[in-house]
Amino acid sequence: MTTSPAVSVIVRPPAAGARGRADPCLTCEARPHSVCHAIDERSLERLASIAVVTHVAPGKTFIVEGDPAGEFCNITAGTARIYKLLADGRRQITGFAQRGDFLGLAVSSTYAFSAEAIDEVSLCRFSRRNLQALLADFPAMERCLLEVASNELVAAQDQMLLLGRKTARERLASFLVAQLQRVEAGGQSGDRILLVMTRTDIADYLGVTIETVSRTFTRLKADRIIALPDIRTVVIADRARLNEAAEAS
Amino acid sequence: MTTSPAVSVIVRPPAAGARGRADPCLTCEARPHSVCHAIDERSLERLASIAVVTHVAPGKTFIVEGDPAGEFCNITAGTARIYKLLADGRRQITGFAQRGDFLGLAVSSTYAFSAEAIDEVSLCRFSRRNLQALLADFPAMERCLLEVASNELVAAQDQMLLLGRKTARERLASFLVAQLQRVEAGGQSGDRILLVMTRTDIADYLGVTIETVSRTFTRLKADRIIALPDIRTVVIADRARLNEAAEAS
DNA sequence: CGTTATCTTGACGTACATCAAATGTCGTGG
DNA sequence: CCACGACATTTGATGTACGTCAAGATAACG
Repeated sequence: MTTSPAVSVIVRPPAAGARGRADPCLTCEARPHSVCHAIDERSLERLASIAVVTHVAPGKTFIVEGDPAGEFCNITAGTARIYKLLADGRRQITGFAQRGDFLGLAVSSTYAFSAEAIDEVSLCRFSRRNLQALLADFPAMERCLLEVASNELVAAQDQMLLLGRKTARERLASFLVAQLQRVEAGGQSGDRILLVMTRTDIADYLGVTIETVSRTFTRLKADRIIALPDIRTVVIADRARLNEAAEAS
Repeated sequence: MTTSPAVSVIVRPPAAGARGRADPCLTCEARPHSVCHAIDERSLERLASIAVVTHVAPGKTFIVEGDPAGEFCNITAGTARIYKLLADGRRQITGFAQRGDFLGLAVSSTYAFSAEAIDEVSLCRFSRRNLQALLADFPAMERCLLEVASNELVAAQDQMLLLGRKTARERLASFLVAQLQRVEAGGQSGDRILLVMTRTDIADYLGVTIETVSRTFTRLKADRIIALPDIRTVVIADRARLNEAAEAS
């Protein structure tokens, strides 16, 4: 339950950055993974002109729930925890945002969640006004956003099933399966996961306590389903039984 | 955990229905509440030509998780439970769809959830092909769908917080507050809620058992926060304390 | 290498689940 | 109108998975 002090970001001025050298959007590594790929290469300059590149240090909060939602942002590197808090400090992490993920879609005038950098995070900010103008000119991007939102909705329903009905063991197994799929979707297959988030993050994502996460890890290890060479890496020793344990429906 | 036998719907042929009398979309009571309002009145005929009006009897399942997702649908009357099942029958209701709600947005080729009529449900079906063509011609409708999806995403995050971190009492109070807001959004204010869903539905929506729902209702009643004149109506006796109990963050 | 944060493990408590039975509700037909 | 059955809901007794509290073990870091 880390309470970050204040937002503290390093902003590279967009105009100066975009004008001086080759279009930054053209060479952006995150573009193929994000909604920006909906814009053709010739129009990328326009995209670059409204994007503000920002870097956030680990542990820093860059979106605060309840603040006026003036900007959207697109993660280009690193991982952020997306979460909501109750008045007494209970925290629910609703997702981990990574390269290509788009934050702040909500129509409401205030953010419905907070976002905090786990490791070093890079992102592009777009003001609501600018983005809306852009969307009007590029319907393909709007369609792409709709697809992204739809997929997130499906993921959210999966997570509701997990939080409402699965046991601690099923929750952790489901989490590991999902992490593994994310690795595989990124090209490199393999049987290992590198966890950027802490046990506390995993606990707050799965709706259990840190002790339960730890004990469940230990039990999966005892059952030879996983191995934990070090704290941050999980080796999947028996994928079939992991899927079983996840109640993959 | 009602397992409905099979889909059984009454379909009114669209062409015949649409041609014979005034454009059904023009007089549709659900239009102002749904994405259909994004289409101007002169173009409604086109909308009507691709919509298939369907009626579903109480208890009948009209969308089955895992089935090929050939159609979208728009609820025009009644209430449906949207849910996911685990292999052993555990159920999580992810939402209650009502007039104006749009189902089946997901990009995937199969439905990610099941939908079952609670009371008599009326809906419009659109084939994926037809709707995509329509969206291409009416970007306003696409924008509207994006807004709807964004709002649902916010609601989903709220529900994750509820399922992951709230106590049974907080869950039920939150549910009642949300139901009350839905009534108020529909124009008529008031201090009473008419529940179309059963206690089992509420339990599966809140991630607890039916016994816990019942006991929690009894306790809220004992605390003079609500009254239950009959099983399906909840009278809010003390709104302030209900909000408190919901941990409205 | 101390210092501090993170993680694991153990002992114990509790909110909610499970099992079981009583009570209430509603439709149906005599 | 009332009796009956089927089902939904409430209530009670008891069990348990997970939470809480507390102490070590490990890893991270200046």
